[in-house]
Amino acid sequence: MERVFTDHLGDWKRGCCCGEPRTDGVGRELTLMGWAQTRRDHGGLIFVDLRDRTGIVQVVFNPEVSQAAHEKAKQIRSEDVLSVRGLLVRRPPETVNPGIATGEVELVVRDVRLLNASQVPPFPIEDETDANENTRLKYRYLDLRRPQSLAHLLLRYRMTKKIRDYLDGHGFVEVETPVLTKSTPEGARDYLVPSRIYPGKFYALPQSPQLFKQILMVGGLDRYFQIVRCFRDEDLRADRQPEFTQLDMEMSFVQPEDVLEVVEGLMTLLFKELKGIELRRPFPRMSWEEAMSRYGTDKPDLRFGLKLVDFSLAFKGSQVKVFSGVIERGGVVKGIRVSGGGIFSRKELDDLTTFVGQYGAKGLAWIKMADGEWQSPIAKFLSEKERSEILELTEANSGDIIFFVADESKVVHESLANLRLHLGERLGLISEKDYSLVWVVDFPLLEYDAEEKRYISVHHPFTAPLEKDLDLLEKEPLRVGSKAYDLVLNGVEVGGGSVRIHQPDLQKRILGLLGIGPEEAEEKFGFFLEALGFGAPPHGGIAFGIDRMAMILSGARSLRDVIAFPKSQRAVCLLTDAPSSVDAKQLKELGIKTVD
RNA sequence: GGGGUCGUAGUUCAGCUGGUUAGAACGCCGGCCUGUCACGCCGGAGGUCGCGAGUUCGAGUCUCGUCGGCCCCGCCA
Repeated sequence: MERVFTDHLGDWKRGCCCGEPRTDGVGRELTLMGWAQTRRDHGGLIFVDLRDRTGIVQVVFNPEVSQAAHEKAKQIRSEDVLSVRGLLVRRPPETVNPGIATGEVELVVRDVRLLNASQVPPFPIEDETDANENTRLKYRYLDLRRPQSLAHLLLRYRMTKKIRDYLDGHGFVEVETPVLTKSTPEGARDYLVPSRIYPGKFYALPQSPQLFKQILMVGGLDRYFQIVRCFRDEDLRADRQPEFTQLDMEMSFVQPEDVLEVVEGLMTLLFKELKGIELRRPFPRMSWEEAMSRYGTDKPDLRFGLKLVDFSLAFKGSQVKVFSGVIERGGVVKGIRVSGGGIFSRKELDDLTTFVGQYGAKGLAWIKMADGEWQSPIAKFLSEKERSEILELTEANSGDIIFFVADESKVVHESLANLRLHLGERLGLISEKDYSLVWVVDFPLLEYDAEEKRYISVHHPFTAPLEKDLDLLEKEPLRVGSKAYDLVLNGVEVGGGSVRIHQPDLQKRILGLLGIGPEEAEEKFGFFLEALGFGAPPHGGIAFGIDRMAMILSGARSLRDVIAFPKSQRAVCLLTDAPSSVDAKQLKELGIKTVD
């Protein structure tokens, strides 16, 4: 049976929000509007919890007060929209509800307008929902009514508001850059937009406004920022959406330290205002080299220990052939000591082996340190010297376990970095209330891509090399340092940036090293190189993942929780069902034919 | 592109080694109820077991395929 409500607001105006009434308003006539959370019908009295984003207030329908309103209230169901008018009264003392902010008062309804009926909601609108995510995303508007969803969006809004205020106070100007722009090589796959006016040609949606913000510096803007949507057509993860929001910043006449200083001020403010946490400045700095060697990653989570230990020297020429063999081939042997890890069962060790296998490790060796005895498949191959070196390097005690991975360094680092996180989480070493911010600095400029057989940028092609390394560029490119920096929060790269190349000759040299010759450079970046040639000032900046920041600061598990209308893992909007087919006529106009 | 996991009533789940009519809770519908706030009490409805093949006398259960959600690898300068 379809329920239809036909009342309109008419001349009623909302007096206050549902979460606001207090005892000081008792005796006043009030008009409230909102959604019916629940109805409790006692036959005589009917109670309705009226909800809006500010909270919940109880409204009472008493037939002795208004027969007509009471009669209408019988129709009310969950999530119906209504407006009520009546007298705010103090509740009888024994009926006060200390569980809600408005619990000392209630509205005695004299008149009600039923504004819109709701279908039966597929899941209850409660803070703790156990509804599946696909149901929640399909009915996102219902999910957003949950206080927790709202809290995520509010925190996000407060964050971007503080950012704008702070940067405004520091001389930054927010400038919008194009969404329809030019596809450039390097980086992620582009989202393309066909041009109707130029059939066969395409705009690309920006992966970031990188070149535009640099050109704004050439334009003399001096200090720019933008809170801007970016697009990357790659597969999704819990912390990756195809469209996401960056805080993009750029400053003129700066060295890395100047950028770091502005950012630290901003972060300190955000943590203080949003979380009540006083961060100590300056933030710790860690070289890329140290991050890789001690944590196996360029985004170390410093909230717990379990640092990597290098055994490569200790196992050179070892009887443990899987170790010595790897070392002979130029690989490394590294490991992690876990205090009290001796309790891991065989099954757990097998699971951990499978776990590191995801990252390419061919095995996970281990030694359990028991009193006077080393339990391990490799124990009998260990020499006395190796044993003492292991002890010295790990400072292991009885009851501990040491894990080893031997392979090429990339595999060892990725395996152990992820094993470290996995163990840290599983052993409860990570406090939810801790926040660790660290700058990772001194990145190399280039790395070698074995698959493409060429150098690629560690950061991006516009990052400036260290001046002292300029001579090495053509001779030993891999030893050239860069002016890049990342800000890492709890093991998540929340921001990354660099001081840029501002001279066209140097920019061309770097592009050349990346295998982009003068012709291609001219075609893809000609406009940019030309701009650099008209007096580009030294400049640098940084970009932050707003979604990731919001996720961490609100304690959400997924980026989807802090985005109003996120995409599913298959990049589908479950609410609108995008992407979808289009009319043949639209395709024809664009000069596009699809292949099946 | 690959690996894992899940898919049963509106929702969250149970359903054993394949075996009569697929269950529970919440929600929903009807009735009663003037101090509830997860109201209570009585009664009731509600299922293409994601979809399609296969094995079998017999499939929610086993096999294969397929679609979808989530997690991960690859990918993400």
